[in-house]
Amino acid sequence: MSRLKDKILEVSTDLFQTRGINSTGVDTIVAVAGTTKMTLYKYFHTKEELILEVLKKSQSDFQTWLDEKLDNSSKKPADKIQLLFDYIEEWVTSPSFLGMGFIKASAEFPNEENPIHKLSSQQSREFRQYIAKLATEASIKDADSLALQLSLLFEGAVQAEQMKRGSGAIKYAKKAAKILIDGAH
Amino acid sequence: MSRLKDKILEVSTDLFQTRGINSTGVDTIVAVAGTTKMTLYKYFHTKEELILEVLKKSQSDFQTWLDEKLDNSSKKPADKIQLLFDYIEEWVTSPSFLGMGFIKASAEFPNEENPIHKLSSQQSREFRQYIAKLATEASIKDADSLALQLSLLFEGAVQAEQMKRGSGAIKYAKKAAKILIDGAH
DNA sequence: AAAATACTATACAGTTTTGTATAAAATAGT
DNA sequence: ACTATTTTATACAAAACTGTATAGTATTTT
Repeated sequence: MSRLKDKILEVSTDLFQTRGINSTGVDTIVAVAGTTKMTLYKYFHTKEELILEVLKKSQSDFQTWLDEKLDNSSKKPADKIQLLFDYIEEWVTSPSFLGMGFIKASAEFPNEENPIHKLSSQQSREFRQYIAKLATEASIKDADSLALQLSLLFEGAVQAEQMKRGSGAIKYAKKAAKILIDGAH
Repeated sequence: MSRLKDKILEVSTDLFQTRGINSTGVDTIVAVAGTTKMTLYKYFHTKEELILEVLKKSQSDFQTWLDEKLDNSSKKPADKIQLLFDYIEEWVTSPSFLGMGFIKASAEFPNEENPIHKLSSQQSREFRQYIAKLATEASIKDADSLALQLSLLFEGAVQAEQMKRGSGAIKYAKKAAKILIDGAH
């Protein structure tokens, strides 16, 4: 993969999060990335394609990071579901946290037929299934139900943190999650 | 207040929710409202001012509706906090539900210095305080803590419903809310 | 060294954006 | 009926937007 393609993806991710997707023009992206529109359109045929790739990479990076964290902390399935919100807190409170891609994207492209909205919706569903897998492996009886409840806390906390950085909302999500997990065993 | 001003507000609310705020031009708004830009700019000096008024009216309408529902159902404070999510479910599952204004607006205007973002953030905080008031009146000990947890479930469920209509997420939010409320007494 | 590829620089087409100027028409108040 | 206000119709300015055409410069690859 090209160095410039990566740079464009990296810069776009940052600008989309800090200024909004529709409010960020390709001229701004190439200026910050230190390249030209010709190069951008060589790697991404349209702006929509760029947005989709940004979303895919953001989610992939997050999932990889989280998976590795959980694997390195404990191999016992019962521990992982408990540790989940600890690492989400670490992620959300990190200075580099700018928001969750698919949450913002789905708000900017509210039409359910829009490819960007579709991808966002799919990513949200996949993350919920990831939590459900953790819950299932932890031998929780109604794993899908708990996973959905935890995903609501997660998205709510991310939303709160996007609105007001340092809100501390994730601390309350953690407390609520603990109650729900303990009650589900 | 003018008939056309109301019509512009009404049409804008709908278009902002269904197409996005930045993706909706004033030309589209006046065309759907059946008027002209001159009239729009007579009542709203800038598009930003229009957006702010749309947000204020949306939130005010929601709060008024919810408050009346709670007042008509029970006068006992202990009941109200329990009924809260029942009415939120009614609101979210109504065919006319298109989303929560301040959640989408804060995503489209991520900069915390932006007036639209500031108003969204304020509305989110005020709704949380409204829940906290209900919890306090219901004699719940750590009312603020519970209110924040419930607000995360609320915003998470709305977010889920915005992504996929008919997701049923609010049912799970209700279940989780019941557990948290029962545990907080 | 020659050829192929990657990248830049610049200009521009075509559309869309917010906001305004100007003049005519409709409506309401007295 | 006359006046004042509201609303429309239309045109336009100025900027920003996505995407492309063209021509030249670097950089790799063979």
